[in-house]
Amino acid sequence: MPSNRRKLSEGPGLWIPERPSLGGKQQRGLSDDDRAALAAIASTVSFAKGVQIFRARDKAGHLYLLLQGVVKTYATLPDGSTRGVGFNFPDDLFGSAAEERHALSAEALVPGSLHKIPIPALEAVLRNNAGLGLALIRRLEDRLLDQHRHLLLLGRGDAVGRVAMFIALLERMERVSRSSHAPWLYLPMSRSDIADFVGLSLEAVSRAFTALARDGILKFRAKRHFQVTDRAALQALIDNTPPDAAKPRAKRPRRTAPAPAG
Amino acid sequence: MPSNRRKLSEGPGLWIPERPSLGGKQQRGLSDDDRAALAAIASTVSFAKGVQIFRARDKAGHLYLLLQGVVKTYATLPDGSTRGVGFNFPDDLFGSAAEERHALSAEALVPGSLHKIPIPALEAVLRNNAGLGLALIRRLEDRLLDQHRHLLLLGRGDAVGRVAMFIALLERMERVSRSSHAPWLYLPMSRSDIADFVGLSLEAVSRAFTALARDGILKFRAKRHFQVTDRAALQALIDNTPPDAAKPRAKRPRRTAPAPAG
DNA sequence: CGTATACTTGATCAATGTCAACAAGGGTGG
DNA sequence: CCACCCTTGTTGACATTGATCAAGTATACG
Repeated sequence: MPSNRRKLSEGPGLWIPERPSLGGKQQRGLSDDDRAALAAIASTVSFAKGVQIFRARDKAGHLYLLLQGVVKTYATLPDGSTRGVGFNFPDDLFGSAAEERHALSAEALVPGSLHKIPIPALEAVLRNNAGLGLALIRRLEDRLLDQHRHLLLLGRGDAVGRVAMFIALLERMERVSRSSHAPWLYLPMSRSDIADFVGLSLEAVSRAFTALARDGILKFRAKRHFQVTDRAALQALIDNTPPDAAKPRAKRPRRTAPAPAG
Repeated sequence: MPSNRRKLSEGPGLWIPERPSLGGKQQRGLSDDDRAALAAIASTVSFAKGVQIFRARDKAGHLYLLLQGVVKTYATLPDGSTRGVGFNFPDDLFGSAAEERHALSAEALVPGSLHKIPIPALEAVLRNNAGLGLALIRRLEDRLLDQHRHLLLLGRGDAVGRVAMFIALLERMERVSRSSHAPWLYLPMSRSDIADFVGLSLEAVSRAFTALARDGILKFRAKRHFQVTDRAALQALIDNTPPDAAKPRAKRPRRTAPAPAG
């Protein structure tokens, strides 16, 4: 029984609660002190595009703090295919702090650099720096929230809905990494990477982008450069809200086959 | 450019690396000391079946350590539908330690009890107990791994594959919670709960169970009581391995499923 | 024992995966 | 600087699968 509950109004469509910047502390990322503490025991590494930072099953032993660039983490399935698990932007922390071996592989999508933090040294620091421990716990919870969003994204059955959510997710990530609200967004990953992440075929992703552009929600300047031109419509897709009377410009994302010869 | 397509044989089909019990420490869960430290500042609460432990958007403030019973956590979408995010078994820790408000809701599937740990007290303890902090970090990473598995599960396009993975996941959870290898498994959640979790309609879940039983992979004693009768076949489904000239039924996987829409 | 709930089974339809070309872009080398 | 080529991305057609609507059956609980 689909009890059509009324929309829980609260801001522009919820999703996972945006982090309310607890207590006015640092919005995101580590404090300067914490960052310094980590840098003190870390080595800095630069990497080129396409480089593997680490591979699943390699013994772990390090935590990684991304300084520049974009790194994707992914799992390799028994049949050889891969599933994108996360995209990391500057200031993101990835790798296992506690596990024996890496559960995922990490690959650079664009050139960049990172801090490589040895776990033993980290543990030593943690014993005398409870604050850093709390900071790490917070970062882990942040990542957990990211995964929740990813989970919800994958829960969507329709391709455009997934891609719409992905766009929102990407915007959030880019925005927090470099706190700019530039209109143009860049996709550092290929359609295939996106497909892996959102659980669709790359063709479906391509079609979804095309549809979003056709409906005036996105505008592409190049294959990987675009901007959101109708944020309300995008949010409606994310919220899975049918174009109610509330919407002035009604774009019907589905149900109308574009060039469907079917 | 990865030239995949070749099965990376290694053990009985991988998935996410099973935690290799690092250094011989406690296999899972907190040490007795850590548990005691938490119990000292916690209040104990019993709950009936169906009770809401907390709801999304409620202000957080507590961490929960499950003592008995099973608790599911889920997110409520703007349209009112829900998505299962996790099932918690005894010894699992849930709730937010750092967030201002709960991102999820939690509901008891069967009667049980839990420790309710106030965050402020927890932080106070953490400042003098770095070991506990490390333990919590490990638990968080455990949860992160659970989410990876869930992510991979949702990546599967075919219903039986998803359900097969769910079974494996459930077995793992039950097994670690009460370290028994009893042949019969109990499903503490409804088909609807499962559907929510695996991202399928409850009918699809029902059909998948029927199919698994028909193929002799599962055997049901009751709607919610069953045992795995052909573990190899189950693993083959999970690994997405084509039936090696033995199975009459052909299983062709897809990528993703269609969905609600409206 | 009876009713509400949970679960199963059936039929139809829309959506995506897959296979297959094709177009566009970026980079390399002459 | 231009031609060429390989990779990336787009578009098309069809088959398969699960969502949906709709009954029907078993189970739990009072």
